[in-house]
Amino acid sequence: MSSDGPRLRADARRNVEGIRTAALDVFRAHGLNSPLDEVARAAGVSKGTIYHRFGGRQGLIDAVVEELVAERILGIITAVRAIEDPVERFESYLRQIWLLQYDEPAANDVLLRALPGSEPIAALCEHASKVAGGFLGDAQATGAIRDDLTEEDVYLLIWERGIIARACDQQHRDGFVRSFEHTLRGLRAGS
Amino acid sequence: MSSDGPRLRADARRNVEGIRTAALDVFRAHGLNSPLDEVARAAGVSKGTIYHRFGGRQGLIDAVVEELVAERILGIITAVRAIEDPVERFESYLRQIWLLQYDEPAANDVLLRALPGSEPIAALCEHASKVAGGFLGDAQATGAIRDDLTEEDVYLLIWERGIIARACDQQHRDGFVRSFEHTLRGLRAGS
DNA sequence: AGGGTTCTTGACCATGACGTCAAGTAACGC
DNA sequence: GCGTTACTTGACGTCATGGTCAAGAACCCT
Repeated sequence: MSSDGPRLRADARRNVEGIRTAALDVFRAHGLNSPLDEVARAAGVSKGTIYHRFGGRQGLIDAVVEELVAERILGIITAVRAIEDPVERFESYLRQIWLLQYDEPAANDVLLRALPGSEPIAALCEHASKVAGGFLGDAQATGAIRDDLTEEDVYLLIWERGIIARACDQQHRDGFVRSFEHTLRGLRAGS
Repeated sequence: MSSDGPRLRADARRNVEGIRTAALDVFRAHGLNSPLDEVARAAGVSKGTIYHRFGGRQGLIDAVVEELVAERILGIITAVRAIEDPVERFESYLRQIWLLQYDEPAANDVLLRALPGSEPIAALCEHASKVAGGFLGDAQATGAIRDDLTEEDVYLLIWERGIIARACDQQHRDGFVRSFEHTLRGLRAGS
């Protein structure tokens, strides 16, 4: 997990770790678009060092995204898989993803695909979409979920919620939930 | 409609008109947060003149908001009032407002209450909310719309759609519609 | 310990926005 | 026409961001 070629000098290694940690904190709190100066300050280094070590925001994100987000998303998938009823499984998946988007701005940024050109992120999104598609199919097979719903619709719903979550700015959590429950009801067959 | 005290010099009057016109164009195209330089350029005037004549963005907005937005919103209210079926009236109101938000960034900004401290705008929003509340009540009385829905919920739905519309950036109109139809279905009773 | 190399720093440039004001320009009244 | 006054200009100051780089500091090896 930590073999990047030549071996760094002691201070450099220390800084890389410090920056990673700071980035985790800052990104978790304010999303992946936080000013890099803030990360630098939190790490007790200068901005230049981040550019030097990680090549800019994209590199920094790549370096922390796994720890920051992947496990949360994969955790949801795993947890939801255990639900037997396909409809409940599908709805639960959406609920959990939506809440994650609300609670973790960084996860939200990832799901919104707001980060062009990062391979691990793209892969993660791809996977999540496939999984969602599976859940959707199973749920539709029971007849309880509208069958004109597509995988793309599901992604759209997630995207929209993400945009909303981003604008909410840590308030109104119950309004957020209340409102996505309306949408969820609208996905059921026979309205 | 045009008696603001002392009477302006000819060039000033010309400029005020030009700026108003330019502001209508620019605001219509890019919303009420467009850079004032852009308005100035469109009016063939320098930025300073806008500040001089209108006192800044807020004043400029106040000067055009009526023509820009009020009539659209009031038009929708009037049109929708003519619908007899209360449920259809309520749903139609939401649809039209949502489309307006999508199509006119400026109207959206107004409905999002993104402009603090402008009296005419506040009044307009107030009025729209009251009207929406009325439509909601009538629709609920028929039993076809969930009765746990509040006027505040309706405002929330409008707010959320506005946020989404703002992020859409002139694409995906059908996705936008498709998705709000889901929400609309979720507002109906008995799901 | 000291020389050579790796790292870090923070001042610097750029962009794009808001808002101000002294100085220049144009209209008006006589 | 011409002086007076109203009006406009655009350069300037400010702030917040992204990003770079020469010069100085820290480290590591011998």
